Parts: sequence; structure tokens; C-alpha cells
Amino acid sequence: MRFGPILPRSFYQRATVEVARGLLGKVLVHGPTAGIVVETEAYLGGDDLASHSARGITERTRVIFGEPGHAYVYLIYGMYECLNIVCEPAGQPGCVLLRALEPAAGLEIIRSRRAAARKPEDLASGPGKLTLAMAITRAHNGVDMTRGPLVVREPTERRELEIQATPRIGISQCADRLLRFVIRGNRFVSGGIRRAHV
DNA sequence: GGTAGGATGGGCT
DNA sequence: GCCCATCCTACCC
Repeated sequence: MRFGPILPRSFYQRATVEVARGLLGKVLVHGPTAGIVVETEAYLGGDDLASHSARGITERTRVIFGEPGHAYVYLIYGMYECLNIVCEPAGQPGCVLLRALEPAAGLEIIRSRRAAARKPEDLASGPGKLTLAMAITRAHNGVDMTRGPLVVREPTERRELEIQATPRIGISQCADRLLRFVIRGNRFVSGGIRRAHV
């Protein structure tokens, strides 16, 4: 499956919320595997204390302040990895967490990476599951996602999509902000379709 | 259908 | 030493 053109750097060099919404329906591609992005979260600069960048530039957060379109991958709970894409012009923090995919290519490979998944909806319905399904690790931290092998492409067939905004999952700071975005009615979102309608 | 608890390690106070 | 942008299993309705 080929899909459309790679999203250019200008796509990411915008306000983080715009990018988080804009990524829904696009296709994350890594080698033979691909999936439609169905759930994202925006992590902003400024007063968003839930963001890793809120404490300023450190060895870990350096990439979030860098050039847009690069991957920020970090270890969570000592076991899982989460993929973000850096947004905003260089120098300004902001990134989008990719939280769930609808598998679109390389389904057998994805299944073999996700033995614990019982249903197709469980293959990449969460940030840790997504990186397992797509074989994304901390080795990808800082890579340029406007050039392969890890990229986001335009879909070949454009679907109508309605975006629902909800609070972000698993945070305590700024828990009231509506910075999680899902494709309404899509059953591949994390927590299943019920949590999509918070 | 649902939830409680444990695994596990890096980052920062 | 404490806090996590999580997932899976076991167990209970």
C-alpha cells in the first residue's frame, strides 16, 4: 500500500492544537506497517503543566524545543514507549502524542508484534500499544519524520471525519483542558468507543 | 461486563 | 525517593 505524499515540515510548523486535529485521518507509516491516526493529544508550551517541556530544556526535552516534524519518543512507566511529533516553529515547545491507530497495512506483522491483543481494536488502541505495533522505540527519538522510514502520509481515500475533543488521559495537571482529539465513532480509539464520548 | 494490582526504570526534586 | 502522557492478567460479577 503506497498512500499519498509525506506530510511536509510546514504541516508541523503550526500551533500544536491545529496539528493534533490535523493528524486525525492521516497515515503513520513505518516500513511495511501503517495505520490511520484516530486519536491524538496536544502537549503545549506556556502554562500547560502536563507537558514534559513545562520544566524547561533538559537532556530529555531538548527535542521538543527543536525543529518541528521530528519524533520525540520517551519511556513511560519503565516499560513502554510513547511517540510524539514536535510542533511549532523551532525554539517553541509543543508536541502531539499519537495515541491510537486503525491498522491499515502489514496487519500480519502488527499481529505478531501484539500477541496479547484479542481483537483488531486492541492492536494499537493506546500510546504504548501503538509503538509496539509499529516497532517504534527510543532509537527513533529525534529522527526527522519528514523523511523516511518513519513518516506520516496523506491517505489515498479521504474519509469524512468528525472530531471530538475530550480531556487528556492519565494526567493530573491541567486535567480539565480539552486537548485529546478522537475521530468520533471510530472503534480503534483507546479505552474503546465509550471513553471517546467523555 | 467490570476493576485492582503489579511490572519496571528513567527523570527530576 | 517519588512520580509518572501504560498495559496486562487475574479475578469478580
